[in-house]
Amino acid sequence: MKIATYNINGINGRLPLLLQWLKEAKPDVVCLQELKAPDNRFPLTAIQEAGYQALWHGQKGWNGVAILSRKLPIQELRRALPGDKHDDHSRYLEAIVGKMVIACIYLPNGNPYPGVKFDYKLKWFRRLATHARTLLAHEVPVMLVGDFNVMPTELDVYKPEKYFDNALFRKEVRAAYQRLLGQGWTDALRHLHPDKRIYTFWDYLRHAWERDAGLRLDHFLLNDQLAGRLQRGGVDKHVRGWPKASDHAPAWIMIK
DNA sequence: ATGCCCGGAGCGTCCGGA
Repeated sequence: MKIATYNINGINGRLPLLLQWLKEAKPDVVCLQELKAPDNRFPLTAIQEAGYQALWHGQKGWNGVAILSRKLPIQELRRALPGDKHDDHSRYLEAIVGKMVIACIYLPNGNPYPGVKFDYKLKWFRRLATHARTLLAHEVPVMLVGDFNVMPTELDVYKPEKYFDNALFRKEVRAAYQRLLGQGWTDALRHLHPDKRIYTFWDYLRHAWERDAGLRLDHFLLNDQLAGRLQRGGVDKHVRGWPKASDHAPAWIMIK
């Protein structure tokens, strides 16, 4: 089974490109982030015509997450991360897909550092860690998938020294990510490719794509039951080079 | 220190992104 994650950066502006990639990559399940569309502007008909069911949680203007599935039914578990009933950002969607629990995640960016946005990011991370623990306790196959807005190590940044005070790479954020892994999650792409430079994002600014000035921000965290079934994984890097591309590229893993 | 590029909202020019 092929599972992918893609920060689409505007699902309506990017719809032809998304459909092209779905046709080419044929993922069984897809987690999307940054729909940038309210619920009533989700392009369900086009997605269905491409052969997918969908569950989504949108928001006007920004954020928004979705889970697509070709064959396996999607059963919603929750559409908000517990722990702050005043948090109205659409950044979390959790569902049973087949026999797995999949959490689609769009973790806050947190820039600029320092500031209230950075504090919100750390708080969101703490809420995620608390909830992730309860997911592990269920002893079913679980994966946390999406745009974590964290480069976990220096290997995940084209030029680490430029990012030490950036909210994507601040030591507090990397520590939060490592603490999460320490609960018993496997970073699938890093596990498969321990020494490889893997990027999933190239900024629109300063010709980042042409310079290969990339960041690894999009991750698959697998519990032990799924880690043992991991076969392959990668990034559909060429999609970042398509006209009108998102600044992220799709990433994927294969589970047996 | 700033702009560099984008989508969205909505119609001039911000905001948010990373």
